[in-house]
Amino acid sequence: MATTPETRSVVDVAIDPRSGGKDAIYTYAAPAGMQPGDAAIVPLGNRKLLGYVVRCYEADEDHLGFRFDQLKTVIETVEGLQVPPILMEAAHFTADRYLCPLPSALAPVVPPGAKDRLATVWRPVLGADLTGLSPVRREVLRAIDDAGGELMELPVKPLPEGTQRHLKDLQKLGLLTSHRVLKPFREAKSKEKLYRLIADSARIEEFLLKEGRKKPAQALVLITLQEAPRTGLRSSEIRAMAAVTEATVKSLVTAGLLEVAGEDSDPTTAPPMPNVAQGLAIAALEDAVKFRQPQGFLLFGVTGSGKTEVFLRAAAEALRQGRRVLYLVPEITLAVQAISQLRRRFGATVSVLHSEMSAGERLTAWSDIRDGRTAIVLGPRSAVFAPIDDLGLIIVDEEHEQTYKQDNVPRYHAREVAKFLSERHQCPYVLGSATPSVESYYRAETEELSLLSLPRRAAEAQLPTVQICDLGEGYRAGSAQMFVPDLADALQGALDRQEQAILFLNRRAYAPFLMCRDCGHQWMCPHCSVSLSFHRGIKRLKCHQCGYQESPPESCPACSHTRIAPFGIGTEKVEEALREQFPTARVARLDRDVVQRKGALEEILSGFRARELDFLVGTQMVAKGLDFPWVTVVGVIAADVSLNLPDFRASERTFQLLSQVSGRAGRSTRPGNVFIQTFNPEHSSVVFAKEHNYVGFYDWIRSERDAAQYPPYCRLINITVAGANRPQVKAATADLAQRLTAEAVDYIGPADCVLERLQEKWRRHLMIKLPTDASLGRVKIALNGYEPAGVNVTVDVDPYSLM
DNA sequence: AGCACGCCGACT
DNA sequence: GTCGGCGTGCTC
Repeated sequence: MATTPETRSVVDVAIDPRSGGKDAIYTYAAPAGMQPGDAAIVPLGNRKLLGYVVRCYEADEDHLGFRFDQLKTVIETVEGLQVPPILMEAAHFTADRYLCPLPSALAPVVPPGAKDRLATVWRPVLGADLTGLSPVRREVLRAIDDAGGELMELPVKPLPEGTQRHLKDLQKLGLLTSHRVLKPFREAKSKEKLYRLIADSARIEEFLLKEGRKKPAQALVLITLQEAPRTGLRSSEIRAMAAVTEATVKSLVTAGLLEVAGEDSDPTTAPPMPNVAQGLAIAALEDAVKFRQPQGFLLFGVTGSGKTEVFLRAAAEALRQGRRVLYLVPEITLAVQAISQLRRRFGATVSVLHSEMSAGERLTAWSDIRDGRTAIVLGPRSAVFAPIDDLGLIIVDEEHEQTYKQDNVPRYHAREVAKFLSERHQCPYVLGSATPSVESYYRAETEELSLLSLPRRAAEAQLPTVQICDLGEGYRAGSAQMFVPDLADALQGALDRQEQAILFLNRRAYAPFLMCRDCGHQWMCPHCSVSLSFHRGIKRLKCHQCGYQESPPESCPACSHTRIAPFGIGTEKVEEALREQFPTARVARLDRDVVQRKGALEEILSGFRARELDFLVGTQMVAKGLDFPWVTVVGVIAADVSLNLPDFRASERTFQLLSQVSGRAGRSTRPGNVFIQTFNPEHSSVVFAKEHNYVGFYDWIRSERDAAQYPPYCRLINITVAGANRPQVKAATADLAQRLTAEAVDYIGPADCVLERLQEKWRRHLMIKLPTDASLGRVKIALNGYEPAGVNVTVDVDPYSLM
């Protein structure tokens, strides 16, 4: 007679990977009625930790793999702390899709900072025998009684160690009990004040011209808010958008330049009438929202073509259906206009998630969203995991931006999570861009996405004239200069007309390396396999990978000669060239080095905006952000810097960058002129950017990717091994190669990484190429449980950085 | 976080 | 041959 083995109901609990270890999922006996997503306090070793239930099931000892008497029980669930079901599914999706442990995938999904709000409450046991107790311990008990019978200890504010010792001892003696509670978060501050710029624009201009020079941070807030006219914004939102501190906002309120605004949306500004193309796009999106179609759209339109208005109309439709909207942006500082328009049209139901929020604010916002107190959530990549339970529309603005891909575990792409959510919520998602990612345009071409096109800019400004300048000519003639004659003339012209120019170079420092002219010795970083950049202003050699610094040498360590010279160009050298060639010009530089100095960013941006500066030279930082209406000339010093990166996306990035930088010229009525200096004047990235021809560029790059079998024609998984011991690293990649071969997975490599050494670690990698429709199953099996000692293995699915 | 376990050097 | 140093891994 066969006996059925005894089963018990158990739950799998994923513990915070930081406190529990990497694959920290443990099984516990569960009280009845637990659900996936429930927060639970569980015993682990001698600790009590917060975790989340990921699975509830019945199991016998065989299934568990250990005996029931080893099974511990969930201590308690935390009231009011649950992750909604769809988000739990999103975590499973992320773990599967990006090959990472479930606890790691859970991290962006769970309520932020709940761990730090879990308090320990100590209560004396009533009627306990206190005989023989030391005076100190009696005193502790008495103090708890005096404090109202309980003592609460927050992890952010731990009690002194001595007190803790006594509390634990008293608990061991059975005189105290302790349990964990979620310290109730403060009432949602629905009454939080909203501020807006005063209506008196003359007074603002006056401030910008006079006091603004000495108060650059305040000036920057004003300039930023000029893009959000008459919109009521929370103080923390203003801080996030302008990257300033609370003191700055307060001063502006005191100075009477910011005023308190009402809670409600502003009905005085009627939404603009859509043009024909916008109308078609709006109608398509409204239908998809109305009929709950989990359809993806690509809204393709240049800057100023009115994409935001289309998003807003579609969002309004979702709200009319009683559903909610998720609006993703690459960066809050670049979303000032979107935030402003959302607030003006939809009022306080718009919740902006941003980096300036405190831990408490984050948790409050999280529960506000989960409990349905907000209708629209706008935020960066991580906002894709906001606990919205009935989505009607997902917007991914500037979908080509790399910031949507997280560069640490879980290495998800917000666009792909958005697509997953669209299916689970039965709602459309729309990707917006002027220069769509190759992947997205390909999906539109293959009709996985519906293409919605907005033609060229609405009314006002026209596209800038772009001129390609062959740097090879100057070199061949032996007269190489920083600025080709045409660009130099244009710069002089701008100066003469009191207009402004932006010079762009994607490389900071004075020169990327230093070399001995006699023996060719180069100065390298002792920790990384890169040359040290020469920073002339501060007279240092710096490693741009790890931050290592040293003093520039007097003589060559190899040949002891002293003919040491900087080679190549960086922003510092461009700045120097500008000052030399245009002695009357007021020049500033904007890059990570400059911005390190507190207040420098504010000073430069507000100074440039106030036209106290003529030329601004910088890295990516000058390519985006604030609008500078007096900029009529843009010079790209060398398009080749990004073109020559050893990465299959280099062409795509260069095209996007050139398109974006070009857009900085001639924003208003003055025509813009863009000069792209390059050694590759025939390169498609450059030529199509000049013509503002995205589709032409796409056709070209699509065929390139097809020929070389890169995405979107395959899927990539980059596996990197890093470790201090080079043979170990080599052995690990060899092991991985063997494991992949055993599972019949194709790969390229193993090979040393481009950054073969980084911060003392040797790095090697393997690149898996999969057919687009292949599952990751075999890869998963090959990698399963492979954790070689002494090295780090990183798995990056759909990688964006291959260095 | 704490505890067991284990692998090398100094000692009864 | 044993004691104990702490370095590594496990905790359902």
